[in-house]
Amino acid sequence: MPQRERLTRERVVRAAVDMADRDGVDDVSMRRLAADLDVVPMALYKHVANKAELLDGMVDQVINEIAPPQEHLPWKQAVRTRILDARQVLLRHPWARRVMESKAAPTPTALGYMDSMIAIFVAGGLSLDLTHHVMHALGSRIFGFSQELFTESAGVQPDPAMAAQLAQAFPNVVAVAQGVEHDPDSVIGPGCDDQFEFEFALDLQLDAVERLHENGWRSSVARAAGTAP
Amino acid sequence: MPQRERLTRERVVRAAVDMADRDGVDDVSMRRLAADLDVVPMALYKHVANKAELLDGMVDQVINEIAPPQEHLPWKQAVRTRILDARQVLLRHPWARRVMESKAAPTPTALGYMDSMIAIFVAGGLSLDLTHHVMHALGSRIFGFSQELFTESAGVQPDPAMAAQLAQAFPNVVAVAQGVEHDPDSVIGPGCDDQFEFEFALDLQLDAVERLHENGWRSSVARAAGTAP
DNA sequence: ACCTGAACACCGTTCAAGT
DNA sequence: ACCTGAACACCGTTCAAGT
Repeated sequence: MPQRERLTRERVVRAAVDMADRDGVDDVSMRRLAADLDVVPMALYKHVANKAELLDGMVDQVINEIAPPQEHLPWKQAVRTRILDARQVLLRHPWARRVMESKAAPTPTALGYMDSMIAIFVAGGLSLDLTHHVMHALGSRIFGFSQELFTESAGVQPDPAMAAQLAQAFPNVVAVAQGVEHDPDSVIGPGCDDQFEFEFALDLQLDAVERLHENGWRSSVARAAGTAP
Repeated sequence: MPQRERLTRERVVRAAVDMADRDGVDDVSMRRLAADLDVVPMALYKHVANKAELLDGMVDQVINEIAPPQEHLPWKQAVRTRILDARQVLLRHPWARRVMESKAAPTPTALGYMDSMIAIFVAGGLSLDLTHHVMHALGSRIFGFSQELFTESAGVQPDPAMAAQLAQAFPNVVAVAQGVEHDPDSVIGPGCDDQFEFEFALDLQLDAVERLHENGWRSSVARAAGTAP
């Protein structure tokens, strides 16, 4: 019989990413993954120490799909472009958000990504102080995650009776949801434009940061310490 | 022997919340919860349909701990105060973030909270259009979640050899992390001030929204449709 | 060095039965 | 109406053994 291809950490992680893309991350178990690779469950443990390390590897693979920053762009445009790139990558691996958000510590790969992001701000002339707070404020958005909860209930049209009940219980939610559909070419609801909402939120933050930078913003801590600008 | 107190949905959910607060949400299983309540696992299924419904109930209980909005405040202050309130509640139940973020649809309780939040913006005179986009932009922040990844590696001091290696591999991360510690009274690192970072990010967004509102901002969709202001 | 088999201590949930 | 017992189809992981 033909000898099976040797297992490697790379092959294990890649198979896990594919499986998560296909079936969702909740269905990725060491046992199912082993079956997928035509191997007994315990064989995987020679290549990843445990399931947590497997998940780390999966996230790292996703982060490595994000293109490196573009050179010679003004900082705001460089950050914007890169985050929108990251968003496209994350849309291909929707499970990655939840996995990253459940991790306590960043992997070296994630740290490297953050490092390259910080580099853009610093190269653009932002102070270390401002850059620090901006990185916190952007948070997981630098990886291209929207910060939204719930995968948008829009799109599913409730029946009329249900709709009336909703409108009575949550008048403001319904009013705001209907407000968007006033686009003349759209029937009642293609739902929200996720790309627009993402860019709106991102630009809101980046424009605000630019304004702080231009005004020479410094945190009160830095001001109290009398650090040089 | 004394008859045990009758099980109710309320009692089941409350015990689950307490257990999650104590041991973390990953350790809340139907079986452990049953043992905690001195009952056989299957007894729980008379009060919650399944584990997903239990988690819904737990999140609802947390949301209900958030105080209702304060009346007679300008919209920005009302929103700010309420979100900071929500943050305090969420700090008591740190597991709630991950549970909410893994849910596809909001419970009626979550919808009610969102509805009351939208009401503040609308009462403050913001257009439905702007309010809609702002709700998306704030995202899970309205529930008091910070959007940060990783529970802040600061606080743990790496040994000198490790520190040197870190500084070489991630110079920008290290520079920015050290930038904050220039507070004269602080030794090398009490870590970041989470409350400050949260308020910084929140104010960055709320101030930006206020500016859009004052400038009569309207989305291009609304402009194209020629909707009345 | 790499893979296997059997086992341990868990899960959520169904079903038929008890009181 | 409410709780129980036994069972099913799963988990991640350890350990000792095979090649």
